[in-house]
Amino acid sequence: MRDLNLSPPLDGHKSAKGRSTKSIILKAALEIFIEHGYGEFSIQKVAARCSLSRGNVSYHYPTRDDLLHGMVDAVLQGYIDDFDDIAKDAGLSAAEKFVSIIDMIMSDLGTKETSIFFPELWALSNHNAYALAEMNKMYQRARAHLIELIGAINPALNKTDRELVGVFISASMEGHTPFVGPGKEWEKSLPKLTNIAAYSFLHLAKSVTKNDIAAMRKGLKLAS
Amino acid sequence: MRDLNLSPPLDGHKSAKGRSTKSIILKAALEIFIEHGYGEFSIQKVAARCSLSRGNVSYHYPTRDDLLHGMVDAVLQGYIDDFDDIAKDAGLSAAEKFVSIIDMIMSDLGTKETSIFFPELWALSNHNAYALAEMNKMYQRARAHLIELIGAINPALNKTDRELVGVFISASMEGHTPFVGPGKEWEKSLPKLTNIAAYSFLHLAKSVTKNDIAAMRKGLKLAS
Amino acid sequence: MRDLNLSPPLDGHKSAKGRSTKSIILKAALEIFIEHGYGEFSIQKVAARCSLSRGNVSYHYPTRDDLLHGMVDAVLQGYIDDFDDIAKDAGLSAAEKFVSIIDMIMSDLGTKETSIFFPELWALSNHNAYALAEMNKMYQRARAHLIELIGAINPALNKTDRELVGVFISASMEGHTPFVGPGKEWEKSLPKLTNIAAYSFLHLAKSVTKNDIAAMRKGLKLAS
Amino acid sequence: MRDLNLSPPLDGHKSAKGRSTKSIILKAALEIFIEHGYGEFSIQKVAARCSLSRGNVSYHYPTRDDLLHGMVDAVLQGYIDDFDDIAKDAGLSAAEKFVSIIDMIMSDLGTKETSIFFPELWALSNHNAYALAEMNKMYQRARAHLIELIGAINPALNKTDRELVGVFISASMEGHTPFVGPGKEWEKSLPKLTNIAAYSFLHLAKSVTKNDIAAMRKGLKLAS
DNA sequence: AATGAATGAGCGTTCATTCAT
DNA sequence: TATGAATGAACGCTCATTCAT
Repeated sequence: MRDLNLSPPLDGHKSAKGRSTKSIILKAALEIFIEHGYGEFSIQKVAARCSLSRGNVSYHYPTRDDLLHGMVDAVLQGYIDDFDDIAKDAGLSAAEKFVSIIDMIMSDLGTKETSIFFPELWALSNHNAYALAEMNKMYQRARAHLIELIGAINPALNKTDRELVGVFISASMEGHTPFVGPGKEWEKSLPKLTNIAAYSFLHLAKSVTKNDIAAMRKGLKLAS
Repeated sequence: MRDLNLSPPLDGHKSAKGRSTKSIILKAALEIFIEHGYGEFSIQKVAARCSLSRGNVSYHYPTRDDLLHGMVDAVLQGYIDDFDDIAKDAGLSAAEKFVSIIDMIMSDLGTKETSIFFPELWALSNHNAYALAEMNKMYQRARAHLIELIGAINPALNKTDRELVGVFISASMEGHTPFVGPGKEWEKSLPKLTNIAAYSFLHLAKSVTKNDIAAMRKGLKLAS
Repeated sequence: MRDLNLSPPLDGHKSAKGRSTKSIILKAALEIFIEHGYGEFSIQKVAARCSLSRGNVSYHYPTRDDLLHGMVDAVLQGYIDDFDDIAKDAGLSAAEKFVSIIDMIMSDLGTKETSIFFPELWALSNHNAYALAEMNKMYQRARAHLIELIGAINPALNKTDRELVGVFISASMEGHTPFVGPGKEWEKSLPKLTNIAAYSFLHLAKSVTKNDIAAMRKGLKLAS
Repeated sequence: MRDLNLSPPLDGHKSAKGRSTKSIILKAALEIFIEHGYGEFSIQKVAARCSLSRGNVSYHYPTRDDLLHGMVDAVLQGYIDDFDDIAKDAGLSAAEKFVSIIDMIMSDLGTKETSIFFPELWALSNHNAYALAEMNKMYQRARAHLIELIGAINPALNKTDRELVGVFISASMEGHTPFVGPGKEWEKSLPKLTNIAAYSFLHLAKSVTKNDIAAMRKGLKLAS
């Protein structure tokens, strides 16, 4: 998992002491969220984890949702920062950058934090509008770079098709999360799955032009 | 989402009355799980939903986990039943069956129940060993048919590689869940994403043989 | 203060055990309300007072308001019962019954419970619609008998004027509450104030006809 | 409701800034007290209402009771000031002044602030010695003028009887508070109730002499 | 098989108060 | 004079669980 980006909670807050307390709370909040899941995510557990009083945690994050949102923001902002860094890598071809993003994302899925955090986030997004909005924002940023590179790899694709292919590739990678994390059934196979992903997605990005996506199935050779 | 298979809870119970009460409870439990998520899944809400007393729900499912497990079992067993039905479709080529499974799974992702249930299940599986085991069992069954068909489509693949490709395809489809459910950002694009999936996964199944997966990256043409 | 009428909470509830627990809770609730006032009226204090668990009190009265309303109902219903009893006293003239109600109400003001309960109720009624409605209902019943007797004493009064005189007399008596309770400044003067009330209100009931209330001030002799 | 008299909190404080801050706080405190009642009267709500920090409010009024008492003082002192003004009205007969006080008090009962503040004060006085003392002080001043005028209207009354009649009249008027405020059941009837009060209380003041209060009931004509 | 009663724990939240700055 | 930080207590409420009937 990426490092937390704690700059948002720093903004708009007064003393250095308050800022440092807030970042301590957010780190503890993430730990509790990872360890216990959203269902048992509580202000009390977070306070105990960072040895602060419940009152103080409530002072900085008045409601449970405030705390949850602050933590989710910090995590997702960390990812957004990383995506932007990748785009800056110079001297690489579009296909190389494309594969490099795939490597980065797939390898991240193998970390404990990521393999727990994101399924919780997806579940949360079904019942929490704020989490949904932040999740969408992050994935849009994550796809933006993929989509740009797909355009470079396959200039014939129009914008809509580039987007669709980007969504397909991004979602497909995310789908591995519940299966390749530490202790999961396919943990050991993550490198090979990453190879398959690189191969399959690169082929898709290069070849998809030849077929109009809407009519794609007609071109499939299904003969037995 | 598939229909619940309520047969397991029927087993081992005496009267028809008890059996029907259990199935009423499980249906209500699924509704609450879908509506509120695991975090607010409670015996009380389930009892209220099906107009039974808390005591009675506790009588049939003594603990919260018993109820949760019963409900998860019923849902996942419903999926397993469906997978087995597909395999029976005669007169279709392997590739046609393969695409038909892809269609079935992808279209199911568009239902409200599925788009909520499975992310909750993935999150749950990180903190609940029972849910993890049941989830693995179900996905194994789901992949079994895919893997068999991959073998038929591409007989050159050894068992390990067939499995890996099957995991990749299955996981990739699951990954669309948080993005294509009702009200989600890419809800409308589900048909096109399904086309891309059919095209991409069929190509993968056919072509992956030519490359040894472990060394697959060397064959990638990454020149700019 | 009148005895509690606990029949309403008895209705609609299941076991004898539950009924007796409810009445124990209501008695304790009234004691806490009297001792601490609404501002410090809490489920916890009530539970402690009657040696029940907080959980059990919450079981019978799920919310603080439910408990408050149950207690207020029981108290006010006790008053309504008493008013109805008075009306049944046979063999008394209208004026005698009228004075007897005044005596009853004024003497009740001298009890500790009444002198605390009603000011709390008045305060409550400004912020709690339920309390307001119950209070109005009780005072309507209290006035009903007064108004009937005023009509008997002074048949020339029309309905509106009888009502107004009834409201004036009832409100005037209530106004003594904060001043004549135990420990209050005019506690010792309650008998004399009751005499004044009987004298003044009886004169009002008899004489008010002669003046149209709307034009009453013109008849006042204000010369110095 | 009368205007606040904020002079007491001005005393004993150093800078003009501190004085103005205190008066801002007291105004906000009264607003919160009126809107929410004593039960939900809190330093936090007062601070939020006047956009000051909790710390600052606590600086000026270290405890919740300090703030409450400061606010009660300011309100009651405002009433005392008004009563003294009335007494100064020259050129009026005693009976005219008497009726004018009745008018003033009764019309004040029709304001939102008064109809809420005083029931809260009465309730408070049962559990708060300071509020009781301040309330008594205010009512003594309110009655003082009434009692003086009763003596002028009816010189035959001795001091004790004048006081009793004054208490009766004052308490009777206060008793209308819960019934004639804005939104209350008899709001519209306040003018007529005021007429009845003027008529009834003036008659009482004039005629009470003829009967010894202690033996007053014997003179009542109760025949049917 | 079903229900109501009861308990005790945990949680989110509000709050009065204290303190350092 | 003013403010933010911090604490600890209390409260309303929900809940899982147990038990007697």
